[in-house]
Amino acid sequence: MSPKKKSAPAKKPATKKKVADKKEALSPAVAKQEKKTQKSYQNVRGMKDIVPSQGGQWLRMFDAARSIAESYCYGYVETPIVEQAQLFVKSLGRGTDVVEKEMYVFEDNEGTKIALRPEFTAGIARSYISHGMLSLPQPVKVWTVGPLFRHDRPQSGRYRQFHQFNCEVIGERNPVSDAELISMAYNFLRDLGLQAEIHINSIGTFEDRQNYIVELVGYLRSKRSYLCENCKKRISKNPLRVLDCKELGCQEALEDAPQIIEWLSAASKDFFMSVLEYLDELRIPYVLTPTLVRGLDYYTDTVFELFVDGGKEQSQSALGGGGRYDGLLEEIGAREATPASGFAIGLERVMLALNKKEKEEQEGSDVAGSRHPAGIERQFFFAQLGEQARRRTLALIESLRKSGIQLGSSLAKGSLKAQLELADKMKSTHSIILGQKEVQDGTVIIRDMDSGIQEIIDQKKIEHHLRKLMK
RNA sequence: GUGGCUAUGGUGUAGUGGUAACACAGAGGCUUGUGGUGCCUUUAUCACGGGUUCGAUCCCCGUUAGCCACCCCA
Repeated sequence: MSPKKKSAPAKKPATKKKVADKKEALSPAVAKQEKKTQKSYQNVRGMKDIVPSQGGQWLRMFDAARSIAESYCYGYVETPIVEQAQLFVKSLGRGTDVVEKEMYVFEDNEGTKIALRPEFTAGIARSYISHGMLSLPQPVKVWTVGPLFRHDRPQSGRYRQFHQFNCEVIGERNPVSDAELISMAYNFLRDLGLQAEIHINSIGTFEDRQNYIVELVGYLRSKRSYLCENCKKRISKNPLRVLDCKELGCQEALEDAPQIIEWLSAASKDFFMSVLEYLDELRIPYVLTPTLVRGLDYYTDTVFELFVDGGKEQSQSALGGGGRYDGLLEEIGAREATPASGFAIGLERVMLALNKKEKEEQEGSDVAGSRHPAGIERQFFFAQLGEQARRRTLALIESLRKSGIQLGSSLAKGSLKAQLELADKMKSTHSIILGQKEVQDGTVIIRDMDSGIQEIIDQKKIEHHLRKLMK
């Protein structure tokens, strides 16, 4: 556990004589091995542990995701964490940052190029095709949750392994799907207590976009001298990105820039208007954001992102996003055109927003109730005293658990004091105490932790009694 | 990938060129039959490696990690 303690590279021989002696007694091989274990390991860069104190909240997000998805009748799927690297190259686009610099790619023993999934959509689309889901009643609506990997430079809200809640509707081109997905994302956050702001835009079909880009590049060239260095480079590399540059100069230069909406085909324009109308119908507030473009090549028509706290001022403040990808399935091998739409929400970012909100609320009220450090709370605690009582307790707890009553306990502890201390930390309202005397009598003491009032009841009536207290 | 800042026990902090203080948390005990409020003991060679120095936790360099901004995104 704490190898540090034994680390004594004899830098200060005078004070470390004892340790040095002990060291000499060890054979060189053993000493070497010990030295190896001295250094403690740290987690791989950008990878985070979930520790018990966060575990409850983490699971609550999963529960919220599940109940949202199930209430909209989405089926749960899981795809492998690894896929052929080529799948992502094809679907996300060769030039995108995600593929170009952030993907974990390696060769397996057979020399196949494998990638750790940087996002869900491609894998789910592949799964849809591999399993012939196009012969299922359309559309196929699925959801999933799990880890994704991107080799980015870590910072707040950005990790190399992160988790998303993801929903997809495959096999339907209808604005109502897009609206439904947006409302799911919105309601998911609302269920967790977060008010989301939805930024929405349409980037049309591939052709619409190509035409627009030509026009935009022309415009940007004419304003080139007003743009920041970064944007000058972006003109050729990724012109759409210039639109949401934060530099004031660039924003001013963009005032008369052509807007993508004006370049949409009639079909795309109608489609987008319908999405917005459905959102109005659902009473979901949104912000039209003509500058919103997304980083992956597969998007068509509707694109959206979700923010909390008034939006974009902060970096990494997008909790999630999504959009329509009508071309993707065909691109990766579907026999016929298979339109689809989906969204993903970053769970670490939701966590961040949740914690931030909690902090703000606590500042106001300062009733910051201390939580059990390991995040475990139980209404009832079973304390025992003496070996006989311990054995009896083992059996009693087991039968109570089987009947659905969960109890805190610490069978390893000897003193009653220590056990009641724990009961207190677990915020138990009642403790059940079993000592030698009670073992003889076949009874048990129930202690009310607030008032200190205790009553003696028959062991057979514990379950009945606890159930009464649960109300 | 680029730039800036930081690095002291489990956590949050103090401090000094002569090997570290405080609070909280943890473990054990005072009391093998009673917690939420007492007391005691215990838990760190000051991230790692190298240099300067009689001597470094403190100064310098490197590494690693964290944070922030850019890039990008969830």
